[in-house]
Amino acid sequence: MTQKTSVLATENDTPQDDNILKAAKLKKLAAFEAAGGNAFPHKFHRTDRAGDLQEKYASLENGVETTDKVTIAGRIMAMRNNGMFIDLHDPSGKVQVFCHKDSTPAEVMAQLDYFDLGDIIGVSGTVRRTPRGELSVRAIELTMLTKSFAPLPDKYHGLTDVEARYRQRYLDLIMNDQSRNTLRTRTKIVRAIRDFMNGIGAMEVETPLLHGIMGGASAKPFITHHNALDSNFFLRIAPELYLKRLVVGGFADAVFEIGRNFRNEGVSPRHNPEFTMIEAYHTYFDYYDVMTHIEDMVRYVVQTVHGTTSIQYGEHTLDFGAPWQRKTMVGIVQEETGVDFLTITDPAAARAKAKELGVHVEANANWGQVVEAIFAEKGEHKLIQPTHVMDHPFDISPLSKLHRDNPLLTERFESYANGWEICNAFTELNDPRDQLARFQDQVAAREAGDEEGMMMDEDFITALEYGLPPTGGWGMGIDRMVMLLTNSTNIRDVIAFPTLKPIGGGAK
RNA sequence: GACCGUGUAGCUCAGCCGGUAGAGCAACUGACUUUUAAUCAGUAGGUCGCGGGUUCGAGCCCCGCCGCGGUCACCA
Repeated sequence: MTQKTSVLATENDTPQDDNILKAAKLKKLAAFEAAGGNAFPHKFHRTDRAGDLQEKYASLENGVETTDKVTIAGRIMAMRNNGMFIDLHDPSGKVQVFCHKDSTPAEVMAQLDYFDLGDIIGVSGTVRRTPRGELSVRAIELTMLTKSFAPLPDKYHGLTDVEARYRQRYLDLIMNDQSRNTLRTRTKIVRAIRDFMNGIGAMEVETPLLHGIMGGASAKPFITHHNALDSNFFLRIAPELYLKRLVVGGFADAVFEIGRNFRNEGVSPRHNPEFTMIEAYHTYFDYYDVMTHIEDMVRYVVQTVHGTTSIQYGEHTLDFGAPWQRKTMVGIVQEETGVDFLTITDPAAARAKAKELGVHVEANANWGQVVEAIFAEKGEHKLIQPTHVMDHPFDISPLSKLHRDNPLLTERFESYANGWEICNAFTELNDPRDQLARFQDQVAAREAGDEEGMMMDEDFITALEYGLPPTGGWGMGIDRMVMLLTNSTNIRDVIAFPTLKPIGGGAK
């Protein structure tokens, strides 16, 4: 019987690194390189992926050996019996590697001493299923592909520290199936949305993130500075006004943009300072057409991602298959409070009514703000099944066209599911005279101290003066949608690298 | 921004009334083996988030600060 000793057994140098675990790996690396090994080769040719092998050999019976030779590559996630069994993971799945002295050459067995958990290796060998049922590759060759210096977390408990999971997402992805699946589902959702939009002939476009004038939404902005132009810019809070300019230009019958917006507001389980939205504009749509379109698209996305049109979120089953409910905002307020605000249009009277209902509103709130506040407090959270909330007050909808039947209202709707707003849409305001007046109202509110009021965008007015055809537009928060479809309770779980406070305070 | 909670080994967690800092995994040295969180023996590993204070003595008590989480406010 031969005495088996570690390649490190004779080494006696003191670890230089303060982390003893890293030092051990570096020592192993040094021994490997001293023996002529390349820990970071440039290229490796693999023939198969772990997950594909699992599918291909799904019916291979326990204890059966094949002569099929495969070459795989992946990260060592577990080693048992001194490396006799290795769990090798690649993005498609996992397969076990089996190294045995009877079939694996001695010089190849010796390689095992250089391997650590976390290393990325290549394996060539034959496919078998062990008597206990684990699909394995019986190793004939082992190749170091990337040496890992950092120790992996506990193989059983994994990485659970939430801060570490967000700050070191790479490690989270290595360790946690759920994180991987959630972020992969995000990718699939975005692809499904894009496929649907392309399928109806909409043109995907890109518009500026650096805005000289803030507009398109009500929000506090980030401000940045361009040196050569010696100008401050706002990071965009919405792409809306640029997308409509494209429609004015006759660029396409429908345009859409999927991109990041930035709002300098609170961080919460449902708010990240940078978030992803899709906005789209369809010529000759009114908001009824947009409602149908949203239902079709969401149904397609849910079906594509989940294979069914109803999904589970927490305790609720959400059905995106059936036609969505359509309710007016004032109608919901009336349902919940018994008060018909269409008959209380004086702002002071409306504010008084709000107070009576126990809803706090600002002292100078206008009629629309009162209605919205009551809706938000009394009605919003009850909208579990997909619902279009229609006909928002004119004075909270500065880019929406007035309602064809009631000038207090606009042809706007917000779609809700699970109590969350997932979509905001309207028949676009295209009368430049009206738009100018709305902007003037916004500017006045701004001057009165409303930080979120829009700024006057004269060029946008000019664009409308050339003629924006009748158009329906909408925006949808992708992150919220991903949360719904992945049963996630925190927006940070659906963003690969959520905004966190920089260690050490960040840029000053 | 306010309130509540939390921070101990690379990871996951214990740590009593204030009395020498603990375990499992990972690592290292061996043993053994067709394993599935392999097993067995041994070894090493700590700025107890940071800074003050109280005390003979602080991981624990007090004050301040920092990070993270939750709730609220604002918002999508």
